[in-house]
Amino acid sequence: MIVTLKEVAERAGVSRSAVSRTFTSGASVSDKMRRKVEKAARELGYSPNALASSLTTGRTKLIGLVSNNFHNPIFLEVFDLFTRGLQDRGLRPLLVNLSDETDPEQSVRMLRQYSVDGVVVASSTLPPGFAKAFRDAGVPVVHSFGRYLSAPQVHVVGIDNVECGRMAARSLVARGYDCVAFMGGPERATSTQDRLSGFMIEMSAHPHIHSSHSFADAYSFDAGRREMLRLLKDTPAQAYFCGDDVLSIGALSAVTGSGLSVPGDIGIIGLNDMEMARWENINLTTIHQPIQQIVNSSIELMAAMLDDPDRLPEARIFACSIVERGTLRPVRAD
Amino acid sequence: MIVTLKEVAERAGVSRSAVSRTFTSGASVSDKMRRKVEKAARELGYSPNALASSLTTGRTKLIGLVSNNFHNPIFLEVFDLFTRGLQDRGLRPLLVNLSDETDPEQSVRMLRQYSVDGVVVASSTLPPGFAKAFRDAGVPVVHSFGRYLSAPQVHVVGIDNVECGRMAARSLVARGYDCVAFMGGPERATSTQDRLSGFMIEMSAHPHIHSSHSFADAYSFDAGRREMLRLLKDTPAQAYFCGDDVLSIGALSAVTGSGLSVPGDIGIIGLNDMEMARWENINLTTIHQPIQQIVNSSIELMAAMLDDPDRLPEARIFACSIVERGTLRPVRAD
DNA sequence: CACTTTTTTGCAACCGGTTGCAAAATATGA
DNA sequence: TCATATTTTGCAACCGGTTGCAAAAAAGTG
Repeated sequence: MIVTLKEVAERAGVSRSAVSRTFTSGASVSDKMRRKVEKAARELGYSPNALASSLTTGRTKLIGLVSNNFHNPIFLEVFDLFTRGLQDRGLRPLLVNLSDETDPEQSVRMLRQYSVDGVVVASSTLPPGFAKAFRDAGVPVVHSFGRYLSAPQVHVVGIDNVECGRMAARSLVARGYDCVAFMGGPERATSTQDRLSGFMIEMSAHPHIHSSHSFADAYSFDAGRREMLRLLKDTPAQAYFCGDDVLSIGALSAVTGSGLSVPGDIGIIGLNDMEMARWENINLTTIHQPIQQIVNSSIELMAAMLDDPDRLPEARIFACSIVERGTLRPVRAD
Repeated sequence: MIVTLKEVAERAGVSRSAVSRTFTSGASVSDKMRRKVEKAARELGYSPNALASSLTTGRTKLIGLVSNNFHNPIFLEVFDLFTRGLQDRGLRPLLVNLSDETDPEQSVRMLRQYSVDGVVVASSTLPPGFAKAFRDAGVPVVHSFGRYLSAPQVHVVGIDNVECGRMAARSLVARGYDCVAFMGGPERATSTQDRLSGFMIEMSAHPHIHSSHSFADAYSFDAGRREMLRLLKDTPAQAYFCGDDVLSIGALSAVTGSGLSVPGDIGIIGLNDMEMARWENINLTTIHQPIQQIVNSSIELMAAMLDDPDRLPEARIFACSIVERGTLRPVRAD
């Protein structure tokens, strides 16, 4: 069933090298030769074996796409953008789901076995050390949606989560809430930690405003809903900065389901600006994260690293902005 | 940087075959030899090159995972299940996004170049001919969420969309609506066609009930919302069977956004039972599609085909059931 | 036309592994 | 202990390609 280069060579009555060359751009082949080979190849239905050639060229065009965020709808968009972007450059995403994997070493080994040319870690919850394991193994790596460090050890593309936390806090302050809280995602996620820290820094400048925080155990609707239901049993804050949109929507459901109104009784601001946030029946005020730019920039960076593997680690941070919708009360006039 | 089998052999002072054998399960190696080789391998940090070995073994353990549904959140769940299930069997998903690809031949060629052992087409919108192109190329293929045919030409795993259409129609009839409609997904999608046809068949047994249909141009929130807004401008039906949950939610948003109530003024029933459907602020009555079973069965079938490529095409169809929530009025007592 | 320069082609070695086969080593039995 | 059966090991060819090098062919020059 499978047609090899040798068979094409025999049919065309030329050497194997000649066939190889007609399928390698930039090789020296005469027009006559090319036509002969292409004819034979067409007749036989030949197409070159990318993996065999990778043996000698040292490039597979395979890119590991590693993530553990398979429950946050925003990542469907992320995967869409990554796969299309990589495909457009002739690269092939080998998807790795780390949802329940404990040992990073294992996925490093696996991706090395498949000789991936590079790895994109697309996750806001994996620790920075994870991406480093690839770098240490000599595999070009970009951590998308990763933690911003001023002296990055691997390439990072994302947002400044600390600044987002501050932004959210400032916006709650500006609206005159005097009891606010941060409802984070999983406590161990760097994105949660950074958003909290920014939130606290900003709030510490307003000691008269009461602020607190708690964590949901995943970036998911259910986790957000559960955590908000728990908070509602006690004395809830007037407004919450939720760790991300899907958490916000879960929280929203808990609040309205408990007979309270948003933003009347409780205000909510999210982060991400996922497609759903603008649905009429959700209409979430949130901080917009420029996903498309982050993904495109990651891909561009990856491509650059394939050309120059020794490129120094770089952090590319994109600005976020607040999208005003209907889940926070208006800014006070005073 | 990369360590080869030869280097391990030299360090251990044995032949290359010996090294190869220690890393091949079921090969004949003495314990002494194994220990020697493993020691050398560990010291050198060797791990075998899966692609090089695929050259002689003829198996890459690579599985093409082809889809064009990157805007329907239910597919995030599908990808999660597929990637985990494949990984658990030592298979590696090579993700192919067909969203804007016109030519099926091209992806067939690409996947053959990468010597995938098999292809899973995970899509409810691609035509059956697409999967067939892989079979014709001699690549084992399973079409998940594909069209059910009584004499299938490729392996199909999914639901009976015609029956789902009937089920939806019956449930609307039972609730005493006397003007109903089907709001489908993209007209060319086989799932849309089949759901519509089931719906019509059932309604034709109730000529006194007025029924009609129209199509949204994608399985997406926006498309559903747009289409419902269009329908509302004229004289809308009393209840709609929407092509899928995400369309339903879009429609829901259009209805409530227009000041009408659900299910008071307009009833809606969806299909899929995606996670979101049970969110309190959506609470969608819908037909449950057993995604997990479909995915697991697809993987199982793929594994079986890898063992026996000549296995005859088979259709595995799973039953669906209605999940009653809050977007249809109660069944009439009479 | 003969001679030099440039392009095209084929040879053969190599990429990193696997595997059939026969020789070497070890185990078994009398 | 020796002859035989069994297991382990290495050799060498192969998987499907690529590529440096030198020979062959084509093109350019006087």
